[in-house]
Amino acid sequence: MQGNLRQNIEKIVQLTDEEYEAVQALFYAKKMNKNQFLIKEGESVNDVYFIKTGLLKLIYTDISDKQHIVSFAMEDWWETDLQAFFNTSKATLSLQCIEDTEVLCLPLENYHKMCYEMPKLQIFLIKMSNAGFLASQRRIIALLTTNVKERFEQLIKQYPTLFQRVPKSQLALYLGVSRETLSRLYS
Amino acid sequence: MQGNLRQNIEKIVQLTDEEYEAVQALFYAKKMNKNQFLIKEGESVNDVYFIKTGLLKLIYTDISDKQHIVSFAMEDWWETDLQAFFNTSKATLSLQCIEDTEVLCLPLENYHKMCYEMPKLQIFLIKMSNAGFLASQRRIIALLTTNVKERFEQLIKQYPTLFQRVPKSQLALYLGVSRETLSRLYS
DNA sequence: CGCGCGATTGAGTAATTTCAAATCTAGTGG
DNA sequence: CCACTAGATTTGAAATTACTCAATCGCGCG
Repeated sequence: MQGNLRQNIEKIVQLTDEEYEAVQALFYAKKMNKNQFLIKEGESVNDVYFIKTGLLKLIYTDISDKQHIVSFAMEDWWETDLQAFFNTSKATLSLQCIEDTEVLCLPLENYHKMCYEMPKLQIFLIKMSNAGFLASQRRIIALLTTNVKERFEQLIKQYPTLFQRVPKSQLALYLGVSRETLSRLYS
Repeated sequence: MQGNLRQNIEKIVQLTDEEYEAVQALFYAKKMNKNQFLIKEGESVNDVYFIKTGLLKLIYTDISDKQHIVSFAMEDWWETDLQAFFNTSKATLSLQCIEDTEVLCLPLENYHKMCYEMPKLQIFLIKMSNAGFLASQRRIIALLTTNVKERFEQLIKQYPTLFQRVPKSQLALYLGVSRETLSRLYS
């Protein structure tokens, strides 16, 4: 499986070849190895990333230095530290590769070009934001309403490959429980 | 304090009087009393709501009939069941007035008009979605990383009036704890 | 083989829930 | 002014759940 930018956009808006060329020109490619950081807390965030291959985690590190996983990001996903990206401020989150990863990077100036000069892409950006908003809202509801066991089953059902690709201790960081508790739950 | 649509939009994009007239024409007004529902679970969701005055809660009711508060919505806020609104499907959430409330309603067709025919408003919609997305992400991080006491203090600091306007038991439903636990915490 | 990483298990402790009862508060009607 | 009520809040105590810390297990790899 592999993320395809054109297909990803054309789920929302159809593009002519010329239009797609213009869009594609706004991105540059980057290859990262396992464990490398695409975004580091405290540094600036220049791009929003479209993931072609690989797997990443978006991490928040709390005051007592504990890590928490805000989200996983896999093929065909968009990810960045939105807050820092839009405000050109320093990252409060980190984005680290769990596997070797290839991404397409969209710098802020080019995001603005899409946003201000390419009408079709505006529609796409609105829908993309709404999709992200919705996903976050579902996650909040899940955190408020279901216990860890259900959240775990839900996660595995939604992204079966995660179970293979990510150590369980990391899944625990996403679910908001200790790895020991998670381990005791699925038996 | 009162929500003003024009000011709210002009935080993001400046409008001429004519432009604002065109925008305003897309909304219709509605007045609701305390405890009435703007959105009911299972019914269709026709509008996104801009709140002029009043206070509402966006509720999710779980299988065991327990209520959870996804968000509060107050003056100058936008709120709806996004999922149901965009997909013209039945609501999974309810939106209920905590106080008497006046809203401006934007039906889906008019949302689409803004989205497809009014370039300036597109920018606004993108930013609005991103803001919602960001707020949700911060909430997720808060749920993952901080204990109830901190979340409570954070909430009161961010929205001091909530403490006056909403029963504590409802704040507990937002924070994801029982009202008894919340009660024991702030002494 | 032995190392290192991840996963599991055990035991004690801390936090939260639940259910029940008591208390407080604002509004109502006599 | 007082009694009464409904709703909200607080308190108590037992039961549950999850956490921490430490020890052990399992497995792939050089």
